[in-house]
Amino acid sequence: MAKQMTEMLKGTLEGIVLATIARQPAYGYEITARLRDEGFADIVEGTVYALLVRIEQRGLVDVTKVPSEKGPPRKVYSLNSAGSDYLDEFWRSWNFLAERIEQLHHYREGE
Amino acid sequence: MAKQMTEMLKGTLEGIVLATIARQPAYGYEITARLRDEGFADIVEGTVYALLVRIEQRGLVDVTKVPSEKGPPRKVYSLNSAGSDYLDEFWRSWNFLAERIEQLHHYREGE
DNA sequence: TACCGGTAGATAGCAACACTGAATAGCGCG
DNA sequence: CGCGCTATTCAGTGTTGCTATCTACCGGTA
Repeated sequence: MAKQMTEMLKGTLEGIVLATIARQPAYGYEITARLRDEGFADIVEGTVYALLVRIEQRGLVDVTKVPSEKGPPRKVYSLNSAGSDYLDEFWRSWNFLAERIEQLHHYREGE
Repeated sequence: MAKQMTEMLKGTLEGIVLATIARQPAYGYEITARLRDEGFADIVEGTVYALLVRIEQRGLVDVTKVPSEKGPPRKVYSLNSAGSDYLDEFWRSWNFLAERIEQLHHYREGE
């Protein structure tokens, strides 16, 4: 993966995952697959699992164990109200940053 | 600073600074001031200087020492062609990421 | 039985990067 | 001379994504 992308994902991947499970609760393996479908082809499972552990420990998500037909039980994550607040905060930060960066993008010709 | 913002700046601050000096060559102290003016109120000098050292070592910028009327000589950074290529790459990564994230943003209501 | 591939999760170690906090240095002014 | 402003540097810290590997459960097949 482009190094640029790797670094950009730091701090945004968390929001991306939270937004993903906000749309629809999901388990780790599934989340990775969804991200891949959405274009993040190089996202690695290990990365997602580690992230999920973090947001669980911070109390942003609720976890339910659901037996799977194939393989070990799934840990299904769903956004709780703390997570929802945190996600709102994420969007505020994102909007702020995206705005300034788009400005820089359009300034390409002089001031 | 909000932790979200701190993490989001990883990987983007570098592009922001490169884009800034692409518009107009500048020295560290000045860049910090510009960023502050543009809304990044909490950016710390130490952060910017460390970043400038990195991009200089990677050969993305040319450096000229310019005597200052007040204080030690300024190190004026300007984007060279390698930096310009790198900045293009940054914009590609940024556009990709921003596109997916905006999509998630608008999906707020079901699929 | 024994093995393999796909599903599902966990973990240790690493590198990159922004932040904190402080130190250093040059200059003008009272 | 000491103070404040300009300007740069640096050591140490914490977070985060990646690499690589390991465990575990299941169905199919030889």
